[in-house]
Amino acid sequence: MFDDLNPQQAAAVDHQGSPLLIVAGAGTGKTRTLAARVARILADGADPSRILLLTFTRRAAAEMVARAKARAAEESNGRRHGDVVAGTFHAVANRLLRHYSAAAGLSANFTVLDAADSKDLFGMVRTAEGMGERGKRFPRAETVAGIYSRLVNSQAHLSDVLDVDYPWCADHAEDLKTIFNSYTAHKRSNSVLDFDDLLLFWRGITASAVGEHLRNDFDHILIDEYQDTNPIQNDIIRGMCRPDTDLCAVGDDAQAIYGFRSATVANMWAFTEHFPGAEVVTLEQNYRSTSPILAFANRVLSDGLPSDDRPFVKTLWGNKPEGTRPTLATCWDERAQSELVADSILDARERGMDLRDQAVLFRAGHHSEGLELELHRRDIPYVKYGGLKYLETAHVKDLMSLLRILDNPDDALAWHRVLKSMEGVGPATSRRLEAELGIADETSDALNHLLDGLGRFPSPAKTQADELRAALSDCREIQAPAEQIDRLLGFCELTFPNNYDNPLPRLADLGQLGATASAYSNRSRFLAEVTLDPPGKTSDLAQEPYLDDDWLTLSTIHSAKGMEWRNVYLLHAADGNLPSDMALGDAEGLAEELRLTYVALTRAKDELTVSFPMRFHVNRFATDDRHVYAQLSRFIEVGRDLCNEVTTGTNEQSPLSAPNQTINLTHEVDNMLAGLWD
DNA sequence: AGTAAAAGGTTTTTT
DNA sequence: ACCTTTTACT
Repeated sequence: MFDDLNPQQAAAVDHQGSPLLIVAGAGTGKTRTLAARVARILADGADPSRILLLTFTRRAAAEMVARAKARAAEESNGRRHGDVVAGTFHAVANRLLRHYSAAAGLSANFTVLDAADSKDLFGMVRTAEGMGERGKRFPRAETVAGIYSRLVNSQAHLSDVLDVDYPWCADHAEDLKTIFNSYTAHKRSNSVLDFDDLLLFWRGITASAVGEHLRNDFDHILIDEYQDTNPIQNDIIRGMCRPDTDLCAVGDDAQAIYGFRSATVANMWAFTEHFPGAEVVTLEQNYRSTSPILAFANRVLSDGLPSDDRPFVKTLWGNKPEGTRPTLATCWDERAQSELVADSILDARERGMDLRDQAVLFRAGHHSEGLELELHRRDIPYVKYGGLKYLETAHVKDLMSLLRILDNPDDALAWHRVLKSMEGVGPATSRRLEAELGIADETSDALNHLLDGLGRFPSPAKTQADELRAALSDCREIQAPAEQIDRLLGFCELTFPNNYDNPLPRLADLGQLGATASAYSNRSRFLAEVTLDPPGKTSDLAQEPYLDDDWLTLSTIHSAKGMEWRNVYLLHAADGNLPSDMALGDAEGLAEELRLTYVALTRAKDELTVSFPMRFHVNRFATDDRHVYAQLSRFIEVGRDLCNEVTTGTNEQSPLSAPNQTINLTHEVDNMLAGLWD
């Protein structure tokens, strides 16, 4: 059944009797090994529902379960397989908490806030608390949410977080405390949990009187990407294990890239202390990349992170000796870079490499903007991962809020958004209406109150209020979420014209949400799952006729983790972007940028192109033509001799290059103008 | 009083 | 390009 595994992989699959840590370098068949291990456990007769598989993305979970099932099916004479409990920490927390809600003191129909929702809630609380005196600028809601999440995940005190990570917000410490208190109170009275709460409550259960009950739910626990777990997740794992629980963690300390979320490789390094008697297996044979690519990636890593700093040293060796050296492209400016990459992509396609075999990676979401323009110009279809999420677009949130009201009438944030979308209703009127409807009052049902005619709406909003009542009322008679969405669109049609310049494409775009919803018969599940596993790409409000065709992948490096392509491009490999100049402050920040670079390089199987523009805009929002001159990333520089170099684009290429003489026409023009009225 | 429109700033990465 | 603050208007 496992003939195709190498000896180390086979050892990792077969090991039993004590906890196991698999140290798996990039491309060493980690997914295959983990899936084979699950299959082996199933083949040994385990009940699938007693296996817990924690992964970093839901996609990874689905892929592993599918592989494990396929493998196990070969031997499992008709035994049932299918209900392995698999997903991200957050998705699993959501499921467990619905089950254990009573013990946790939560309402069973709690709503999950995604990052954008929680940002909005911070914004709402902030205005409610009347922060920001005249003249003083208060940190943006997003920043407040960032401080909060950092605080929770690192379990550090506010003053330390401000000192270390947000020094420019230190003046507002007192106001932040007020906001955090109020934020927490709102979440509790509204029966909503944010992402961090999901983990906190899960951990809370493991440490409580019902912890033993929860621990007895699973006999086998497998965790992927262990290097990217944070202290809370680490507590959860330890809290989920009985002495005899079969625990298996997989990770690569050279690929730890979530420090900003308080993840720490310390969890991995301390595995054998946390779980005495644990076995460690190391996978070093790389099946993914050609030797020239591997040599380059190894050089970049070992030069930047000396091996004394890495307890689990691995030198990857490959079995694909043939291959071209990586290309290092020095481009004049961003436009030249976009053209070079688009040219190469098309060229590779001519040579028989489908677009789906190719990917473009970059450090920050906006680094692909120039390339996206070029791709549009050439009609190259692509999907972008890691940018703005479909779910975070304003109009989608409008519709989701309506559904959330139906699902949880205490959800004041959803009410607030819906009410404010109506004409003549701003924050103050919305708050008055919320009070009149008794939202989040222990004893009353706001939805009933609205349908009973409570709530004095300002006169411009009369029609909209009537439609809101009618739509919500109708939805209570409808079961299917997709049909409810259909009915709620009527209300959107009335409000969108006030709120958006271009309402029609937005309305049309909501059809996609309806299509997603039609796969669900239960609204609560739809809402929770869609926030925990949002449809990845930016929909761009445009049609997507290509998607079952062939398309290119654009992705942030973070979102590319665990994936691989035959042909990979890394954009903007210039100092300041990679490493990001915001990470230059401390050694750990810099080390993380290096690992990020390493992750990017090791995604490539056959071909790798690293490019950087020498000249790019000073800042991202620049409206002028001010530029800055960049140098090749210090991380790439050390492997320069392992690359083939090309240079592209020159100053002269620009058809609008400025002449050297300086003249001044302003007087002439102004005098002419003045002549028109003097 | 409170909403709508216009001006002014802006630290990546994600579940 | 988006979010926050300021000002202008009902």
